[in-house]
Formats: sequence, structure tokens, C-alpha cells
Amino acid sequence: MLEKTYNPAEVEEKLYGEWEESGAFAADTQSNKAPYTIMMPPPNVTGSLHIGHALTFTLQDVLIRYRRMKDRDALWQPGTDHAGIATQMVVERQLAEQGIHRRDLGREKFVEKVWEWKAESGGTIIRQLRRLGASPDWEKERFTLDEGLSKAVAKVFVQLYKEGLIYRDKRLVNWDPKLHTAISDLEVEQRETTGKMWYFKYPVEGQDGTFITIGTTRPETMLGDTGIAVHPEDERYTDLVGKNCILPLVGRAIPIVADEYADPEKGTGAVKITPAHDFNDFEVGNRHDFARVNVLDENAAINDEAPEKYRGMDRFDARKAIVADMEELGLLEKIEDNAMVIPYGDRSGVVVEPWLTDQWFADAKTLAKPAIEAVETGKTKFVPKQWENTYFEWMRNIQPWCVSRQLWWGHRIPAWFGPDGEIFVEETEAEAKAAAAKHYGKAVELTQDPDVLDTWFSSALWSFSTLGWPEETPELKRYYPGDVLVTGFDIIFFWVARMMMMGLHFMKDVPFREVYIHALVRDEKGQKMSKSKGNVMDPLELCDSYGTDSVRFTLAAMAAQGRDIKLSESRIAGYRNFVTKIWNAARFCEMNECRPRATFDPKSVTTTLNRWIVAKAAESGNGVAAAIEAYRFNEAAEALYHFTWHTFCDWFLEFAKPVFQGNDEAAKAETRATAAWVLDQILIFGQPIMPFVTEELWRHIDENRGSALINAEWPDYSGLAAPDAEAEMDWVVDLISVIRSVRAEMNVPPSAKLDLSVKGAQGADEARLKTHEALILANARLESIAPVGDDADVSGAIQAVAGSLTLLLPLAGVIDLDQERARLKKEIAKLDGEIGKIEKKLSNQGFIAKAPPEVVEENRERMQAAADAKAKVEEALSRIEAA
RNA sequence: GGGCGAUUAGCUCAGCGGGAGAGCGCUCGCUUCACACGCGAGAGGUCACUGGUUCAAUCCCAGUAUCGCCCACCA
Repeated sequence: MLEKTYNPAEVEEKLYGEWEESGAFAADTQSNKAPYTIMMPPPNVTGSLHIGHALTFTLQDVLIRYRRMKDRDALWQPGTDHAGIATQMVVERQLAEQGIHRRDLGREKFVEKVWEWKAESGGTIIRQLRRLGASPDWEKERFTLDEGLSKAVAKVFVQLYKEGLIYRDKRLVNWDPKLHTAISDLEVEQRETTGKMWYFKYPVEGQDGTFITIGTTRPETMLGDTGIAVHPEDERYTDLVGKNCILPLVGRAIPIVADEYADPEKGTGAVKITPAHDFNDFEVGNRHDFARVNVLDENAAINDEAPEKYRGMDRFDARKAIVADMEELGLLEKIEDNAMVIPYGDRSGVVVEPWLTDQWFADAKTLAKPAIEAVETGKTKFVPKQWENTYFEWMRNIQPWCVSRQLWWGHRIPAWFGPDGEIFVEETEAEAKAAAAKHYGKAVELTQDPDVLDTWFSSALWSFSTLGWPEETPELKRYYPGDVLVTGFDIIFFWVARMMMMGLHFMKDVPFREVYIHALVRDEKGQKMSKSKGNVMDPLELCDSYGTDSVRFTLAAMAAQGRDIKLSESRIAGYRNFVTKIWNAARFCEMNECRPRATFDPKSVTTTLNRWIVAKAAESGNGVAAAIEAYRFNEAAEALYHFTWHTFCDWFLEFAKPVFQGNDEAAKAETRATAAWVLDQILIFGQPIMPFVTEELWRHIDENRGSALINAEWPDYSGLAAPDAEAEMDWVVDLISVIRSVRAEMNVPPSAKLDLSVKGAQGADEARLKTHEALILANARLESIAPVGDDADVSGAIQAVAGSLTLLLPLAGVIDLDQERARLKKEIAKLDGEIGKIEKKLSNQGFIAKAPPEVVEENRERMQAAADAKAKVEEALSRIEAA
């Protein structure tokens, strides 16, 4: 006998262990089913499961579990990402607590430490994924830094280099002065702030007393100024073009040039050019052959290129000093407030500097072309389609991708430098040495590039590197390309776009046919969850409190295709109640000896109630399947919820009660078997979303089943769905006969008062089975079914009974007469309103007569129905008045 | 500056060219032999605003307002 409530904690761990051990999650390259592949976006190895993970992994798990049952050899390929910067920071912080800096250890030792850390703590998120019930093929778990993937990375880098799609260049990059590495544009976060604009007067060479005034938001960079630009058509400055300014504080003569970049509308129309510290100025500098004077070191402090006074100063201290000095010289014209955006490193949180360095770049523009085309031609589709615009927008304006990072943790760039700086890019050191020997005609010492690759470089290969590429493995052949990639919109650029580029380049096919973009999870107030705001919801704590199934169900139910999900705990509690409801439905079935029969054929049921519920179950099962296939997880959840609670429990089980307690043994047996079958269906189509409670019940109901629910087959409901109106009608008629029999049983003549209150119901036990609840439900049901079809007999019978029900309820004392009178009056007013509305519509339609005839007809019918309903209510009211 | 999204019941959200929905909350009544994590009955909404298209608009179009997100090198 089942307990009264379901206890998730007891079963979750047990079931998960059994699933995993039995190999239930494993894909099978030998299977004769078609493959279905989802590549798990590899979470950071440093990570711990947050609610966003819980969402994305739940949705993926729903898809995988569904496909596994339905018709596919499903592979959910798991793994983790080495997360260069994030991981290095974690370990550095840990070392710092012991007073150790990574430089003290040296590169090799430090990397060793990181591996140690990974071995100890890197498994957290993987363990947590298990807790969530995720069912990837764990045997195939990969790590972006493991041997095979590293080999793939090296091969890709070398090939792209040799194709000219990766190159080394000296240009401005976003430099993080705290982490001492370059970062990509995507890793820069622009924050709006109110800053200052300083107006400095630069003296014109040879013209005492003539100044050109420039505005700047970054006074400290003036030490690196190598030119001034004005607009060619700006008459204010025409006579100064070609002359020089003397850069104050430095004394360098810098040319004044005409360049379209200078906007006469902005500032003073004259702009200082600092090619080494500003992306725009870099371009302008190139056009005019300006020198690039770098005045900052790797910490963004002033370096030795600057006048001695400022050397070693932090950039912000230097700013103050320079402003003060300029003021003293009388060269500070004014200061204004200025709204501006400041670039911050998304990991370090400090202001990043455009800084001139040698870095490796990937030619993203060339790689992007096929990736754009693949989406244009529909080879890969985004769901919702909306996101394709975002993708196109970025891809069409894509900038060179800086792939090198000045870190120690990551894939070392496979490039070696000869004594004269010649570069040898090869997959291994041996190959590089061979190439160098050939180049120099003798063996030489080579030094490997100290940099590592951007973490996203290896992630970009994930869709094929995890399957064994460059080896021609059976997995690679079978599971590439993937069916769908499930992810949040925040990494469309970081990851989706880059996988498209790499997949198309190296596999000559898209990495996935669909990209399902889901929302991001925010708190109840719509704010991004963050530790500093204290509004984080820990999914594992929620699983502890409410059970994993409830959390999964909530996430699925809220995964509509919007942008944000605002998660509230009360909703999780609501779905926890739903889990209990299923549990208790099963308990009820158990108590009434509803056991699955192997020979049961849902097509063969005879009673109206059973035929009806079989059809409804099929309809719901198909609804769940269709919703999952369309990535409408909320609809799948809703269909499951509604069918289980409001169809199966509220109606079917209620009406099964009189059967179970009656004397018709044949009907009893059939209804028991039907109830058991329907409950099984609920478990089956509930499994993808709520795997634990469904599996537990599945096993409890029959311990001798051939397989676990997770391996059960999704039933074919064809021939069962689509109950026709007649069947529905029959059922209502049957229902009405039940009600009539109640009256007969209780010896209540049709005209007399039927006491339906529970306490007063003194009739036979059978009569109590369907007391006032059934009547009230029946009443609601009847209303929802009207207007009836064209079978006059059935229609008449129903209307007659419906009328008597309306009357019956108040007479029975179930409803307070005064209240009922008020309700009826209100009802009449409402119907009047509706009649008026339809009348107006009809008159419009009649006048212009453009509406399709069936629509007009429909409206006439509705009008008639409303009028009939009104008459009925009026009649009921008059009877009440009379009583 | 460019782009996108949102605005529907007290709250969190679905829906969508022809009858306003769910969960939670609220009110009333129920220790009914599955379930109080329950059962039944209710209250509550000019579907942001203004125009337009249409026989018909919460839904399509245009504009306005408010909120939010993404992208962007603005001195």
C-alpha cells in the first residue's frame, strides 16, 4: 500500500543509481533506430548548478527522455569546459589564501595545481546534474582539455593557420590590466556612467598665443597623442591643417590633419589622436601614418615612454596629476559632465584598456559566410525564429576574433618561434622542429608561444570533437550533425555562432539542424539572479524542499518562448501538489484493485465512461508528444497537468467510484483495467518531465514489468484519439441516467425535493456515490456541452435534464436561494449583453455581407443559444420566485 | 545611436482574428471511505493608450507611453 504522500528524497537517489547502472542512458551505435543527438553545452568545470542550468538541462533531458521512449537512439553528449579564465582565477584565489602567487610556482607547477583542483572539485556540477535527474550518456563524458579534444584543437588551429584563416597581428586588443590578458569583444561589458569631459588647449607650433582646443574623456592618454584631427570641411580649422601642435607636458610636435573621423558637431570639432590607446584613433593613425606611442604597461600604469614625472603612476592617478598640471599651465579650458560608456572586463570587473599587443586572430568574417548562408537557407533553424535576426546581425558585422589569451590554463597555442622570430605552426613540437630544420637548413632551438587559446575556441569544436574527430569514429559518423542545440540567448555569439563556423568548415555540414533558444531565469521581480543581490534560488535546495520532479515540472511549465522566466516558489509548491495528486490517484487505483492487464486492449472497452477516458488519454498523450516536438514545453506540462488532474481525477475517478462499489462485475472489471491503463499512460507521458515519481509508481504498480519506465515505449495512440461528439454526448446521457437512478434509488419523485446535502443524504450507499458533487459537476458539464447537435432526442433529453438540474440544486438546499436568485439575475444581464453584442455583429454582417456564410450561421446559432440559455435561466428564476 | 522584447485577474504568467485562461493568492462551504500538498462553489480583467485594416481586433498594422534586454569605437 502506498503511503499518503510521496517522499522524493527516498526514491530519487535509488532510482538514479539504478538507471545509470543499467545503462539506460547510453546511446547505441548498433541500434537500428535513427539517431537523435543533443550536444550538452558543457558547463564550466568550476561551476555549480544554478537555476539557469537547471532550466536548460531539464529541457534537454525532457527532449532526450521523450525521444528515447518514442523512436530514437538518443545520444545526449555530456562534458565540461575547462573555462580558462574562470578556473585559473579560482585556483589563483585559493593559492592566494596560502600566500602563494602563481608566478612563484611557475607555469608547469601551477597548471599541475589546477589539474589537482579539477580532480578534487571539478566534478561538482556533474554530480549536481545527476541530482537533477539528467540522463546523458555519462560513459561518453568529455572535458575540453582532455587528450582527444586537445588534439582536435591543435589540428584545427594548424589547418586554419595554413589556410590563412588564423594569423598573428599587432593591433589593439581589449586588455584586462588585472588578469593581464587580452579578452575578446564579447567579454567586454559596456557600463553607462557619467564621466567628465576635459577641454585642453594645445599650443600651435610657431604661433604664440594660438591654441587648438580638444575635448577628451581620458586625459592620461594625451601622453601618447601623436596627432590632431579636424574635419576637412570644418572652416574653423582650415588654416591650421598641416601645422603642428606642441603636446603639452610632453613637448612632442604632433601634426594637425584633416580626417573625416573628426565630427564638427562634437566637442570642439578637433580631436586628439592616440593610436596606441583608442580603437578609432588606431584607424585614423594608420591613415595618416602617425606613430603609435604606448604609454601604459600591463597594469595600465604609466610606462617609460611618458615624461619621468608620471612614470609608474596608476592610470587614474595620472589622470588627476595631468589635469592638475594642465590647469596650472593655464591649458585647461573647462570641464563638463559627460554621459559615456566605459568598458569593463566581465570576469575581472576592472576597466579594460585598448592596448597594443601581438595576438592571434581568427578571420571570423570568412568563416562566418557559410554560417550565415546555412541559416538563410534553413539548414539550421532557430526556434523561435526571431533569434535568427540577432544571429545575422552579429555575424554580418563580425570582427576578427582574438583567440589568444595570456593565461596558463588552456590549450597552448601550437606555434613555435625560431631564433629570428620566424613562426612555425604545427600540431606537435617535433613537427615544428622538423619544419624549422627544413627552413634554416639545420636544427635550431625553438620557443613555444606562451599563450593559450580562448576557451570558446575549443567549445566551438564541441559538436564534433566530442565524437572523436579527427578520427573517423562510428560515433562521429552516426551522431553528427546533432538534431537540436538547446541554449539561452546569452551565448548565441559566444558559442552557437562559432560552432556553426567551425562545424561547417571542418565537417562540411551544420553542427545541428535546430537551435532552440530558451529564456533566462530571473527572480520574481524580473531581476537577474546574482549572489550580490541575494536573490539566488538554489535549484538543489528547491529539489530538497519540493522534490526534483516538482522543480523540473515548474521549469518546463514556465519555459514558454519569451525572453525571461520569473520564477516564484509558490508555483513550485503548486506543482509539488500535482506530484502528490498523481501519487494519490495511483493510491486510489491501488485501493480499488486497478491492476494493469497484459491483454487489455483500450480499443475494446465498452462502457461510455471507459471509452471516453481512453479517447481523452490518447488525445492528451498525443498532445504532450506534439508539444515536446515543437519545443512547447509549457504546453506539454499543461496538457499533462490538465488531463491528470481535471480529467482523470476530477471526472473519471469520481465516476468510477459508483462502478467500483456497484454490483455490475463486468463493468467493474473493465473499469478497473481501464483505470490502470490510463494511469500507466499518465506515467508514460509524464516520464520525460517528472522521471522519478513516474518511475517509482510504475515499479510499484507491477514489480514484474519487463523494463523500467525509462525504457518503456511511447504508445501508439492511433485509433484511440479524437472522440467524436456523439461519444461525448453518450457519456453525458449516461451520466444523466446515473443521476436519475440516484433519484430513483432514493425514491424521490421527479417533482419532489431531492435532498443532496451530504449529511442529509440518507439513501442507499449507491445513491451516496454521486451526490451533490456529481450533480454540480454534471451541471457544469452540461453547460459546457450545449448547444447540442441535431439529434433531437438526445438534445431534448439533455435540455430537459439540464433544466431540471438548474432547478434541482436550489431546491436541494445545496445552494442558498437568495444567492441563487442574485446569481441568476446577473446571469440574465450577462446574457443580455452577449445577445446585444451578437446582434450588432449580425447586423454588420448582414449589412455588408462579407463574412463567410458559415461564420454568419455560427453567429446566428450562438445568438439562438444565448437566447435559449436566457429563457432557461429566466424560467429557473421564475420557479425560484414561485418557491 | 541601432536592434529586439514586454505591457492580459491582487501576484507570476499562458493564449491569440470570431465565445477572456492557468497556477498561486482571496471569499464562502466541506474532518465525503485517494489526496487539506485536498473537495465543491465563487469574487476579480474597457487584454497599456491612440488611430488604422476587417463583417469582426486582446490578437494584424502604425504611432504613443512605460519597463526591460542586446549590440555599438563616439572624442
